[in-house]
Amino acid sequence: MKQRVTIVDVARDAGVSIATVSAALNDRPGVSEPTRKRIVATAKRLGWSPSLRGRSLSQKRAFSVGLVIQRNPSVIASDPFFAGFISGVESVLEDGGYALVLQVAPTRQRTIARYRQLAADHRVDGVFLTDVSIPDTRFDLVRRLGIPAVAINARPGGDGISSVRQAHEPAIDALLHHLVDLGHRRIAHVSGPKDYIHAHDRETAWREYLSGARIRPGACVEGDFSLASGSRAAAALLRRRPRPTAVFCANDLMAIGFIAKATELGFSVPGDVSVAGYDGIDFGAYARPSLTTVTTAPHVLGEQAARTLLAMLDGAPASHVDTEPASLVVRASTGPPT
Amino acid sequence: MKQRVTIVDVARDAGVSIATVSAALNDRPGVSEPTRKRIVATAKRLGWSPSLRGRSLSQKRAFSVGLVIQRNPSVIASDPFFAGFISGVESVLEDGGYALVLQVAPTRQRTIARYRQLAADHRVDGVFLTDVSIPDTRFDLVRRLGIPAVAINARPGGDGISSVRQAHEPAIDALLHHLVDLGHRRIAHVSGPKDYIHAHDRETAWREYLSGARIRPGACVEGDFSLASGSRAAAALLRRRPRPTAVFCANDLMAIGFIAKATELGFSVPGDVSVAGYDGIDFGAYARPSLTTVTTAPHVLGEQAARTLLAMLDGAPASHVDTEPASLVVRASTGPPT
DNA sequence: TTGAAAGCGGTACCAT
DNA sequence: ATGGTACCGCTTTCAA
Repeated sequence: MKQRVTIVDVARDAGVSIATVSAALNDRPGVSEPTRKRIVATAKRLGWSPSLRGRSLSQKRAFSVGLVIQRNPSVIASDPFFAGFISGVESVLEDGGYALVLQVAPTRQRTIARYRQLAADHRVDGVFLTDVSIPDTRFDLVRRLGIPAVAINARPGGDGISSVRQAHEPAIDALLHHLVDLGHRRIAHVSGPKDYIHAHDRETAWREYLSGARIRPGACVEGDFSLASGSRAAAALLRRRPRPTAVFCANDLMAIGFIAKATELGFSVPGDVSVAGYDGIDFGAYARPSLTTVTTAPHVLGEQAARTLLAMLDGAPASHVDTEPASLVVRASTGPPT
Repeated sequence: MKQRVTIVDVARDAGVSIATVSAALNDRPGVSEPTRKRIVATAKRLGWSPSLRGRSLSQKRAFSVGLVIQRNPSVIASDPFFAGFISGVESVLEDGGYALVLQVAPTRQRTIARYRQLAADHRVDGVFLTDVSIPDTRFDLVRRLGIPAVAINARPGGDGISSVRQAHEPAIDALLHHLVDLGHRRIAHVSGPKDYIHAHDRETAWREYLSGARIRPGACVEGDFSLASGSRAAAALLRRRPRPTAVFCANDLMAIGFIAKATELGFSVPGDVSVAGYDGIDFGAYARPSLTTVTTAPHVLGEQAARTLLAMLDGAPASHVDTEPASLVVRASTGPPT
């Protein structure tokens, strides 16, 4: 880790001042073409690349953005959202010369603390806010700290905070329509933690679609997005009388956990109970029965979020962008009630 | 993002020089207790926290470490290793005041390029090397660049490069012993890409155990660690004559893909063919049949890797640490041959 | 068009 | 025990 060649070396070698070198290599006007060429050549010959540190200090920019994942360690391992989201973010950051600082926090409180620290250190120029809750204190926090932020799958409207969202309603409507079409009338829901905005949104979509179709929403039990909580939900729901004939789970993990438990209890899926998930994770296609679900595109969401954030760092005002809505994928875990 | 209070403000307010403030707040000797207390108090009152940027420049340290994940975007989403590994890394870095810079690259070439850029920018003080291949040019690269590095699940021995490893042999031996014990004699293997060291290691462990047990190793087909490649392997292996009665897959994803395809082709698992995986991902417990596998501990590996790297940054020489070996978990996907 | 010099916010050496 | 000051590597006025 030995930094040798600096702007001073280049300047000396090219016989100009460091100011000229700086201007030349940042394509700023005021440098004659011959001089610029000469400088670029020597810089290249000397193998010089500008020090991010020096630049950071003088420009008061970190050239990186932050993401704090708030997730229980036991859930995070199987949650495929972040891998896709991050690779999307990364693909855009790379081209912009920015880097992603990733942190993991187990609780909401610790999450806040990490954002606060990121800000205090000036380690990042902007942040992503995922797993938005209601209310979410991070909004006020970043606003107060004056840090550009992009919220994912949150409602637009926070002033100064951008958002990127993939609509869930059309696909959830299509899913419920599919179930009703098959003849289901007792359709239960396994929700995520209710203070998460996306959990809340999915539940609301479920409830409203059914109300609109003049069907009384079935039971709703709260899970935590984990496989295990899906299993617990199955145990709870399948002992109810009358038993639901179909269940919409707020994510695929819970749906798979649900199916595993249902099968274990002697119920057949979809014979005795149809099960659908949300997310469209790869495993869904390999589960038995394969999972009817709603496919989402975390990678695209990540790309858009990164683009939006970089734009804000360049001075663009907060904005809201909608990506292509999620869509229904019908597989083998849903069928007519018997 | 307005940085206001600097060390100068604190110095002025406390009526001392900035040198004294710096010394006081870094617990360096040469500051009288009363002065130190006064300084700490004013710093706190003014809400001062040292600028990472200023410190970075003068200390020539980035206070962050890097990890470039090299993975095909389609595989990364379902691969649970990194989530666990990263959360382990992060938990240690947090306490050390370090941050993790995470990058994602689709190919080996791009991976190298990203490491090179991280070094050129001096964006990180050290790096993790995962998914080590044979040969792996990154070893020479980081050595040449003089960047402290920790390789994960690689063989010890690279001078100047530490390694952290969770032994696979005992568990793979136990797994094969389990299969042989059940009566299996035709035991096939679905490997990962053979140029990956861990893929190679697992295959070797399989081959050597069987040789040692005087059993001829069965067929070995190469996969890419994805669900889909597990399915392809099933199609290929199950049409062989004589058919293998058991299959050891180099990771759980392929094992699950294998089972899905086998079932689809009309084979029963473990009736017609026993299937075992490697990794111990959560899904294994929820698959039908539940998956016999080898559990690993990515989180622990991450913690150890981070500790080792931080130690190197503090001047410790390269070292090698072994974590608790992986261990066998017998579930329902393996049984006696029929 | 080019250069000198003042920051940016710290650390650390050397006097005092 | 303190303070003065020269860096660290770059950007950015302002003069020449």
